[in-house]
Amino acid sequence: DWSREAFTMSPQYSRAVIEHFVKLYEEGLIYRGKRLVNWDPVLHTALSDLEVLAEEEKGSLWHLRYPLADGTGHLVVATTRPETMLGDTAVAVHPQDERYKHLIGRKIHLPLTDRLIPIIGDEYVDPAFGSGCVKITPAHDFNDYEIGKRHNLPLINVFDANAALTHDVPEKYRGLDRFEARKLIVADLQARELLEKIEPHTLKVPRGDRSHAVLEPWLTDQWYVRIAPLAEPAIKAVEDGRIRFVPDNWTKTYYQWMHNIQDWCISRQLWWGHQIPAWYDDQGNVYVARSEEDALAQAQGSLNRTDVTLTRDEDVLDTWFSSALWPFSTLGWPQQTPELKTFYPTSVLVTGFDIIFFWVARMIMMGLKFAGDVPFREVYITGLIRDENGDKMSKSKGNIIDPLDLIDGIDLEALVAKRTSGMMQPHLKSKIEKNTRKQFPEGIPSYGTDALRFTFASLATMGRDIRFDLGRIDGYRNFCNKLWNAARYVLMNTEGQDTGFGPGSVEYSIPDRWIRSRLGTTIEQVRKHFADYRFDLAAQTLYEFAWYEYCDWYLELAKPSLQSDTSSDAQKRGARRTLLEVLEAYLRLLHPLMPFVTEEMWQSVAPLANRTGATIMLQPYPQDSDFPIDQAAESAIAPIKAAILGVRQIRGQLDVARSRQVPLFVKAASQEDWRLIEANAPLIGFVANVSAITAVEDENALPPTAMQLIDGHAIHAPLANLIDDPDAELARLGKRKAKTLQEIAKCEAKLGNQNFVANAPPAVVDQERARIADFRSEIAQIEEQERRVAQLKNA
RNA sequence: GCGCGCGUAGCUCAGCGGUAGAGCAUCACCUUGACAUGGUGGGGGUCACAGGUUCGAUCCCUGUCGCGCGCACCA
Repeated sequence: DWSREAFTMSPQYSRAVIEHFVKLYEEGLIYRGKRLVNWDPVLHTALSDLEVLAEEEKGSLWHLRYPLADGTGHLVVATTRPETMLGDTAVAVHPQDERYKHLIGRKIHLPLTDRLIPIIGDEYVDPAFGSGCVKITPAHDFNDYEIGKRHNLPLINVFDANAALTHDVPEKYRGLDRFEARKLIVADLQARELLEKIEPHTLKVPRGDRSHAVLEPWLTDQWYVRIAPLAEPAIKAVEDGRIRFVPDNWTKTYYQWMHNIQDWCISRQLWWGHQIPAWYDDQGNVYVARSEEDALAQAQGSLNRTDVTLTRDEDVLDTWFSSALWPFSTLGWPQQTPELKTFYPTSVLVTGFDIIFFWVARMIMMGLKFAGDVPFREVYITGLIRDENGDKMSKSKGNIIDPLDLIDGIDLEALVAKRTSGMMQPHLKSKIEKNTRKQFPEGIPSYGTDALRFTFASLATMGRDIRFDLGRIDGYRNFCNKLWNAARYVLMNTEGQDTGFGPGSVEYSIPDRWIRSRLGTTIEQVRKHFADYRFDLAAQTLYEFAWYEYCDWYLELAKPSLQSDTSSDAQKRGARRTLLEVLEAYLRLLHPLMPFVTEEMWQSVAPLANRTGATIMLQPYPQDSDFPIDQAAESAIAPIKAAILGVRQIRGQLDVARSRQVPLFVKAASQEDWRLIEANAPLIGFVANVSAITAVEDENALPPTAMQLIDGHAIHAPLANLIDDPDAELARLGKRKAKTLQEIAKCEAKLGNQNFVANAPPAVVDQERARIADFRSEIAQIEEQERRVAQLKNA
């Protein structure tokens, strides 16, 4: 609904954000505090835990000697970050560690400084790791910070906002970048013989998800959301089933995060975003208010004077803070609008798993808090579309495929230019260019929107990422074309004709009734697949009906009625009406997955199918009750298809052109089947290019033929009409015989197993017996045929 | 360490306690009057491996190997 487009920075939305912030603050759920945060020294902002990427990288473990203050020796501490040692305020050992416990309470002389720091005992220390001694830097490490709090250690901040060293370090190191400082400190320690050894070590390095810079735990004032009270009802909502994840396995992921959730740092030192509604007076007191006037009034009241000057907090809010309100603030919240009443909660949220924490969980928490209900009933989690190697698409990897380029196509040079411009890491340019040229030597052809959409639907398996493959979209582009041609054909045969909606009588043939029945089943299945969020199965069902039933069979089977001189007007009307009605309903059924082509075709087809409307988009979705199952027609079509298939297979396997007309001899599986074949002989003759169809009484009386067995029917075509060389037919028969013998062997093995016969359900055993009987009679027929063809050869 | 998922045809993927499937690719034939972006037919798979349950396992269970992801992490 484009009339409801919303923008998170609009004044209306901003008001909602401020209201939200103030309310949480007033309830004590937002607080400001000086704490360690993940600091991005490049972007100069704090980040939430979720924005931190921990990547495994190769580094070193430096073993440093820290001399005891009394000169009786030293302790060895291991660190991955030697430059932080200038901020150490203790060395910790495990309180039960026999090697060190007598040292607890003594002092260490911190190298390169003139400071003495205590040796403390703390359970956090793992005696088995390294030397069992840990340097403690409370201002620059999250674990050390907690230990520092437990032991009342001072916090010495040795880094500034750029992660360069501050004035709180010896003069020599001041102003140095952290990595420069590392080199110098290690060298200085080595010079003093305080470096025991350096070991290679892989460690997880925290990096910012935007800048990719190595983050620094840094002590600053930030705003936080006290999250546990909000998380609890949000967990319950999923436990109760008021919200359901599809597929269900994401529920666990959600719980795991929600149960271990930490307070959310929401302030950012960026210039873009909603500014935090907090003001400070000249003494640093904070006033949170909906407006500056309110804040001023608060300040005046609290300070008991009027000449107060306030300064607004310059920080802005984490973008996800405002996004968390999306489901209700877009509907006018905090006003109780009619929209809010009507549309909240929504039925389903469709999104990627990568923002379950960032967004989904927070919408649930805030929705429950402020809108009084869950924001949505179901969360459908899609897979991620990855590149051909299974890698996540990203600008820096240069492996992004823009959907627009698949729709419109793009030539190689333009694609290379697109992938290598505006790069944050220009040194990757030549590699990206090379890969792109290799993968898309011809660029990308234009596939169109419908093919792309249908492809993604067909790949949308539950809970699985999609590895992008041009081959699939190629096939579905062809499908669009197939449909287009089918529609063209239908129009050709119906425009300007009596399509059976008028007074003239209408007679439906077996193919007409059959395709209607099949459409009914297809509608039922597609509806079910959509209800189950199985877009892949819906797409497959739609594809198979259109191609394998409507186009491959029905359009062919309807040709005699439409084109022959012998069919009645009523039969012609029946065929035309069926062509139209089935296509029209099918277009509506397909429309959600292929919107443009279906609309275009529907505009022409619908009026002929006696249906009016401005657009297919506003038409009802097909009901299976519109096309009831016709079991009689479905049974009747089987022998007809078998006969046609038999001829096709003989032709295909003997490499015989369709243009060579052949007579047919059929030994049907039953009297009733023969009756159907005979009654539809003109139809079969037309579709399979067969001259005449005769029932076989005595197979020995036939001329030498090629034979195909289908569903118990033996379909014979005289060899003289097909080929000169009977060996080809003998080879064919031999192959079929070998296959059948294999199946017989399998059945025999099964039925020979007493346990199978005794324990398997009777229906399964019976089925197996029936199969083996069928196979045996097949063998008999094949061998008979082999004899006859061999005679021809000997003659 | 905890959690989730994946290993099925050359490639991308469905499937499932009882006859192994699709698209693309491949091979042969077919210039049929909707469509060669098409038609018909064919070839191709010890369903990762090993145990277990079962009359029967690609499917269920356990373990192993390989791959991916999320969370938490030892300085």
